[in-house]
Amino acid sequence: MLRHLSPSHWQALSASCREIRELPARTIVTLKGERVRESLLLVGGMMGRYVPRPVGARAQMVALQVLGDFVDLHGLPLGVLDHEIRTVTDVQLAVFDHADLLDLIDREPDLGMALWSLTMIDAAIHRHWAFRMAALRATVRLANLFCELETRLALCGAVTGDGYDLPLTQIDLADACGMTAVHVNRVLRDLREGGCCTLVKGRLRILDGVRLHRLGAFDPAFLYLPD
Amino acid sequence: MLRHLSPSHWQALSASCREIRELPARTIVTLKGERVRESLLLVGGMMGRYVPRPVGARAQMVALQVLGDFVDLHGLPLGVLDHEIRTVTDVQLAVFDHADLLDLIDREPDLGMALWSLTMIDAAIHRHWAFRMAALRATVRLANLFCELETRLALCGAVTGDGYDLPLTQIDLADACGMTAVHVNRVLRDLREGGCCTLVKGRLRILDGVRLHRLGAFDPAFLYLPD
DNA sequence: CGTATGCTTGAATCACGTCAACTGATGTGG
DNA sequence: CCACATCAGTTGACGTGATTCAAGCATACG
Repeated sequence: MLRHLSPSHWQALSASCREIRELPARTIVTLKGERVRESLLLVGGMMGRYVPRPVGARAQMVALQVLGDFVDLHGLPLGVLDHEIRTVTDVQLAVFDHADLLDLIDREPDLGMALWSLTMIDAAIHRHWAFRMAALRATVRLANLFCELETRLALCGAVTGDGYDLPLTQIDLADACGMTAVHVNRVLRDLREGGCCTLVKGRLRILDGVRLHRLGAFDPAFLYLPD
Repeated sequence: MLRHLSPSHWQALSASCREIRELPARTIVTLKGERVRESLLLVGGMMGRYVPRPVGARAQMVALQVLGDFVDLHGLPLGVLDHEIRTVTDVQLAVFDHADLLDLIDREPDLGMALWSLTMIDAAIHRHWAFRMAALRATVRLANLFCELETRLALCGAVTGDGYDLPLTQIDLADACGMTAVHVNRVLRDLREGGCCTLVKGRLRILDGVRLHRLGAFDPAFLYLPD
């Protein structure tokens, strides 16, 4: 979502980046209830926010973070997180100390408002996830997720040629959509045989974008696209 | 969520309230895509945020606002809303002009952070709704919603005696939980016959709070309760 | 090699939606 | 006052979308 920051804000921000950190896939970055003192900007790979569940059950994914997302900026005003943050793939993260960010906001209130806006777009995406889970059936739900990711990834130029890289397993997709991996598999087959899209070796190929958007009942208004 | 503001912040804020507005039930307050120039603090009644759906289908409720909620504070940094806001019951609203709020934040950056925090708690509630829709089955889902509302309403003293006022129809509950009104009816019967709670004439009576919380798999961490 | 992981498919089961009918409460106009 | 419409709630019968359980395959890896 970096496109939502002005160049000058972006410059001020990047100057206070403390380090670039690399983490492998399937790593827990922040635990539920943990005190957070830094915020992470995702510059490579994918991460997820998860609500833990009773032992034996997999956690429920409630957000998927992609290139350009400020992953746990929510922890800046709150100081504590109510959910887990994990890497899904290998990731590269730009690390910002909360103390530095607060300094920056103090000196440039405009930047503070811009960062607040970023978190409000996150909130809009959360609402969309609630909508998707509640109102859409499996096939529409998955198609809708693919449309959302296409739009968000296009913002940072990560949609190329016939689709985009989506290095998620069918289990990840099931976690993201509140369904079983078996059913994800069947829905993917339907989408493939229906000529909408294919997901092979971590790449989503969009065969018919118009049909995919129509099938997924997708309206990108909630992403507050610039321009 | 007024309990999350300090007394001094609360005092500064209430001084800039422009008016108290009353609206009848089932009124659309803000349309999707509409420019917003004021924010509304709910001081009586209930409202909802809705994602519109194709003609013929009812809109999907994605948030329920109760006494003490700053209903569309999200519109302050963004300027536009991506969803509809409607009253569910008759409501009383304290109205704040965005211009006044921005002034206030300018003079008291701390208050700005406090307001940001309020919206971040909203975001946490959104995540919880996504979790509830995706991970919980009908009975657990409804029980969980009742627990959430109990906790939120208790924050402003609206839980009295054996329960709280919940002036929602079964259709409203269906919209809030992503299920049909018929199924809500059956689940309510199960909860009643199971000795958990009853919903009669707009009042939720909690017969066995412990059982309700256990059945609803409820963990209030996401509400960032004070103290 | 053997083992783990992800993908794929079939058959049985279950949760929930759909359709339909009926009730009781409330309201409205003749 | 009654006839009628409307709306929320209730219940039964039936259909279907999704889960569960199970088995089989392919690929990667130590």
